[in-house]
Amino acid sequence: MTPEDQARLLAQGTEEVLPEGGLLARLERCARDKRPLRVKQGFDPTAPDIHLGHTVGMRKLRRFQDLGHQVVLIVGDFTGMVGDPSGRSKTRPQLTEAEVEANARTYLEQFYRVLERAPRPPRLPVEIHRNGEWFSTMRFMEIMKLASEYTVARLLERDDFAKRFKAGHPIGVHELMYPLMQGFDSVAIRADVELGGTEQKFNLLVGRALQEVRGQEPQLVMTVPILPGLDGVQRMSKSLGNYVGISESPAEMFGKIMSLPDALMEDYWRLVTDADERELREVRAALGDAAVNPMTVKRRLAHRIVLMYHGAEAARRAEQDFETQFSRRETPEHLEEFHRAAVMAAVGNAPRAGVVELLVAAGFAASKGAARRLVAQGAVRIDGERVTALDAPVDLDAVFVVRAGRRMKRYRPAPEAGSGPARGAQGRAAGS
RNA sequence: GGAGGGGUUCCCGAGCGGUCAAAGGGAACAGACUGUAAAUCUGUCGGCGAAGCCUUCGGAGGUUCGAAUCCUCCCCCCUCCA
Repeated sequence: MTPEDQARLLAQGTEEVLPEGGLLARLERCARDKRPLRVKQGFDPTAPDIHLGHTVGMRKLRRFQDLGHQVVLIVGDFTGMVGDPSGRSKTRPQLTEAEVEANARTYLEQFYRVLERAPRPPRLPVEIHRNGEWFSTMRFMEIMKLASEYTVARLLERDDFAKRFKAGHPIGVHELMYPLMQGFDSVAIRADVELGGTEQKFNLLVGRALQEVRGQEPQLVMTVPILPGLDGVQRMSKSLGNYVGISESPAEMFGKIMSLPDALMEDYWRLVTDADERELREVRAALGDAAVNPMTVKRRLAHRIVLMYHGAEAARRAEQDFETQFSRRETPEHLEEFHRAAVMAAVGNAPRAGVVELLVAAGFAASKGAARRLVAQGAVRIDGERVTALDAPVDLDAVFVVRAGRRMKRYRPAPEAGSGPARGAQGRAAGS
């Protein structure tokens, strides 16, 4: 592929590429020198689950990888202990070494759901560094040297620092160091390009400055848009609970996407699916067409995303089950299950297991009080029959479906022989 | 080092001796509407329970018939001065 084509492809869906025109020039030079670009992105191992928001940048990296460039991931184990203050109005808590370590492991596991772990030429395997490699042994004099290569005035240009400074909110000196550290990562790995969300722009630019001071050619800065979360208001983030994790089950993914505000569909199509220009135009046309129910476009979107992470069969099934459960309000074939053991655990000092205990065991209610309220509000159905009495008898030897509002699970006295544990429920937690 | 202001239920935020499980808003959940969209309206929103009981207002003690509210000590946060 010619440098021109590459540049066009790579610039697609980016917010900004700096300096302008730099990408093409750099690609041309690489082609001439027969050397791949070194494309860096750092990840702060704060929360261990990768969600669709992260994939915006990751998918861009993947594109670089597909074009034969060298992807370099920096696991910010060291900077993670400092905590990136970007976009934060407060000082953020520092992580312990053990937390960072555990999170980093989980992160890497998930990187390869988007990037190729063992690619065939001309694609290159991902190069992974932890920035502790260079920071953990750095001597004080070197830190001073680094600190002398940038100025406070320039650091205070950064929006969030400026705001905090003006408002009289504290800014830790270590926070001021953060951009320098991230920039130094670029020096350390001799990055040609650094990729990040738009909120990273400042940090990425610092990298350029530091590289220049150290006699390296400054990296290109490429920012990708920030994915709004399911609430449609804030950025997608695990701690805000408005996210779709890429390790989530097909059913969960599908459902979450379906609850996305309409206004965000286009963003999602553009940023987290592999739809090409032609398809995006189609989607836009459909969304602008009053005769098309936006819901159908959303179903396609949900299908597409599940497809990307779980494959065609799972996507088909997720859509079908969604249709059954939510559109036709019937019971789908595949349902998460719970068993007698869970119910018994919920019984506590109750005289016997009833609806209330059932709801708690199914995870539909956090407490028996909450379960009672659900019943009182008419939200509960067993095998489609509305339950109104708190003391309604429950036959724990039977198999039935419990519904609380839009949530639904199947009760079975014991797990069926031969069937594995519930999908998506196990083992992803970090640090165990 | 000195002076001052704070820490309330998931979040913000009122309360400042009993009527406080604690106003109000947000989030969340449920119901109506619907496309698990948006908007709107309604209800619920510490735990266990029949009444009632138990735990909660940074922590530990104390005063009081009674404390989120008063006192003592401690911890943490913020602002200003140096």
